[in-house]
Parts: sequence; C-alpha cells; structure tokens
Amino acid sequence: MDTLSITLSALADPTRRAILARLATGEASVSELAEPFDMSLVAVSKHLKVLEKAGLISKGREAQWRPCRLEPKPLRQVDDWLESYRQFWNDNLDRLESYAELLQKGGKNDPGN
Amino acid sequence: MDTLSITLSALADPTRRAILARLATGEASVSELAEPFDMSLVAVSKHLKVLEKAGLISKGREAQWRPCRLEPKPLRQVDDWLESYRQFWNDNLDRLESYAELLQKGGKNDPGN
DNA sequence: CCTATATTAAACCAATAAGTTAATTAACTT
DNA sequence: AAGTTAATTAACTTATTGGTTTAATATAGG
Repeated sequence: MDTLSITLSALADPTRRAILARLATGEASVSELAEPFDMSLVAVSKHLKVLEKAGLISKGREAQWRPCRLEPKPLRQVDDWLESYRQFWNDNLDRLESYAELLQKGGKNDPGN
Repeated sequence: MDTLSITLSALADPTRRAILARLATGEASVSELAEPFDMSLVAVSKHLKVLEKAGLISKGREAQWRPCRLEPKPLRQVDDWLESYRQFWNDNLDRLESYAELLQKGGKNDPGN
C-alpha cells in the first residue's frame, strides 16, 4: 500500500483521531493515552501501532514508559493531497456565490432564467 | 460511524482517490470511470457506492447511464479537521526554521549549543 | 531476588472490506 | 419482440480490522 492510503486509513478511526488530538497538546505515555477510552489497554496499544506505522506518531523510551508524540509529516502529506481539490471546491463555491448574486439582483419576483 | 471516519476510510483507497481525481476534471459514467482499472466493472461500481455513501460523489441518471460528479462538502470537512493540526505543524516548522537560522549565524565552526 | 508497573506479543473471534462470477433490471436500438 | 448496452444485486471467497483474554518481557524499587 502507498503511504497516503496508510495514513488515511489510520486516520479513519475516531479513537485514533482522538489520540492524535490528545498528542497535539503534548507527549503522553501509552497508559495515559488509554485512560479516557472504554477499551482495554491492549486495544489502545494496537491503535498506537497503527498510528506509528503510518508515521503519525513516534515513541520514545523512558524507563518502562514509551512516551508518544505527534509527527507532522503524514498530516502535511494529506494536506498536500487536498490541495488539488481546494481549487475545485473554491470554483464550486464561486458558482454558488454568483448564483446567490444573481438571485439578489433579480429580487423576489424574478426567479431568473 | 461518524461522517469524518466514513469519509476518511472512503479516501483510504488508491482506486477511489483515482476516481475522484478523474471526476475533478468533469462528470463521467460508471463504465468510463471503470475503464482505466484492471478490475471488474462490478468492483468499480462498489467503489462508487462507497464514495457515494460518503457523499464524495453523487450520481445522476441519463437514460441507462449514471453520470457521477464530485461533491466538495466531505473534502472540505477533511480540510476543516486538518485545520487544527496546521497550527501544530507550522509551530514544528518554525522550530526547524529557528534552528536553521541559529546554524546560519553560528557558522561552520560554531555548532552552537 | 521479588514484586509491582508499563507495555507488547500471541491466539482467538466477529464483522467488514475488496474482489470474483453469475443473474437481474432498465433503457435504448432495430 | 428481440437484442445490446449500462449498471446493480446476489452469493460467495479471502484478507484485514478491531476487539477480547492470557501470557510474556522489561524496568524500577524495596
């Protein structure tokens, strides 16, 4: 699989996105990250492995803890991919805006053509 | 599942992203979309259903054709989600930049502290 | 050395995903 | 009416995912 697919499928899980959101506020150990969730520590550990394989997080080692931190690169790659479509949805928006203007000018009694 | 998860998992497949890229250039029928791929039409039809359920495309009907077109909303939602992390990776970049500046000032013989 | 804590590994299970082929529906063409 | 083209549905297979429980590994602290 290509890296973008791996990244996107890692992101396609609410638990994993919540973990990333938590890590955006700073490093945390595996058990700290697991604490808010209603699932086993083992399950969270697996989610972390998925995130790690996607390069979205990295793990250090401090005694028996594995402090995790957010890595920006894959997210930036998603952003780059989206870039090609930004054009598209701006165009789309422009069209809507012109239509809105048209309605504005036409007034209530002229639904336009 | 939440809509963002549905969107991201729809996007986490290279075939489906290729379909979206194709649709960014304009509408196309199911068979037109299937043509470049080395898989059955049925398989592509299923991919389209995944994209449709995620709201990434919509299908019209013209005689026996179902012209598909790209829908911007879910992509915009992904962009919005990324927004929270843009801050993060800019910070990260800033740090790198300051470090680069530091190296610049220090020169070759002063690796700095 | 023993024990508690933090994390990972192994084995398993149910549900979902991605593909196949064959059959069906729908609309145009002759 | 019969045949062709476009697309979907159904039934099936195989692999992956997300979770479980139990067992193993590693480190710190008495």
